[in-house]
Amino acid sequence: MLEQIEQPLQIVSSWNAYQAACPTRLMLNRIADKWTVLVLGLLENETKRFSTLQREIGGISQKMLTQTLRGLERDGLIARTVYPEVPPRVEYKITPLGNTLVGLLAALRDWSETHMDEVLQAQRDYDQAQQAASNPEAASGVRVVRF
Amino acid sequence: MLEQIEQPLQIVSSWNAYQAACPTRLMLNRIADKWTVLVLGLLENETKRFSTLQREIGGISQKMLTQTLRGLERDGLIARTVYPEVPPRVEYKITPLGNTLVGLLAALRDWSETHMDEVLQAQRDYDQAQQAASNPEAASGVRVVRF
DNA sequence: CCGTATCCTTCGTGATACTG
DNA sequence: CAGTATCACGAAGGATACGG
Repeated sequence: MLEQIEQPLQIVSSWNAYQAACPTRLMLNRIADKWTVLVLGLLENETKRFSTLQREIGGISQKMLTQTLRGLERDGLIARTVYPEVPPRVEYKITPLGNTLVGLLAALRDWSETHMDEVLQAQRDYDQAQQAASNPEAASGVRVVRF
Repeated sequence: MLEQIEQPLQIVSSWNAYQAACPTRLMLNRIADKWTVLVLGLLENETKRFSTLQREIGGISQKMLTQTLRGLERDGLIARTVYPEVPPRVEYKITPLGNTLVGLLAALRDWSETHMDEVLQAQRDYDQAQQAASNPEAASGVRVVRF
């Protein structure tokens, strides 16, 4: 049952994303893609159709959705099934490999949504500090005291 | 001690990354940036200098490192300290907010490094299937049987 | 040493139109 | 319905040179 497939003399390589040429860099690129995060999130629990995905992801173009789905399929993270009907129906579902990743991406999405306020505040502070630095007392005669 | 700072009548907004205009989209963009993942990873445990970061991240240009660091600083994820010495010394360290994120990013890096082999294999399979589909029996007289 | 400024090339992205 | 093809544009990214 679990008979091992003969391995073609594999070099046991330990990947390292800090190496410029490491393929994990490409992987990070895909994982880190905003559309990837959103698409995999929707497929986490259920199989979905192309049009459904496009409807549920605000602002994604047909081209980018196709491109993202193709990439994910190629990487083995999702599976694409075509039903030979008229009109055609195509369904996408997550693979076991994809399932090992989807939790991490959900965590990223959650982090973004949870900490968005803090980040927005930090941005305001930063921009204000920049403004003050380049324009010491321009805005008004009021001295801004930070503490 | 834990006296609350007066909140400016904040609307309790629940962010949703599936909305096109949601700021969390921007957050995902930054988080999901390959350089962000690598930079924050290096700053997880220790304060580092600009030149050290550049040396440790293979293939990053000065421009992109600067850009990434600025963005992270603006988002409140890292802090930048300039020591008024000659020659100048600048150190970057992670903030408490950044600390809440760095674990997730480490998990992403780990996932990439752990599952790289499976992904590469999936890519080979996909490419081969594509090749076979577009070129049914061209490569040789041998019929390829998949199962 | 730590940047900023500039140029230049490449890539991603959206809009549009067309096909099985 | 679910794509593919093409074009056109701006942003991303690298290389180089210069500045505090």
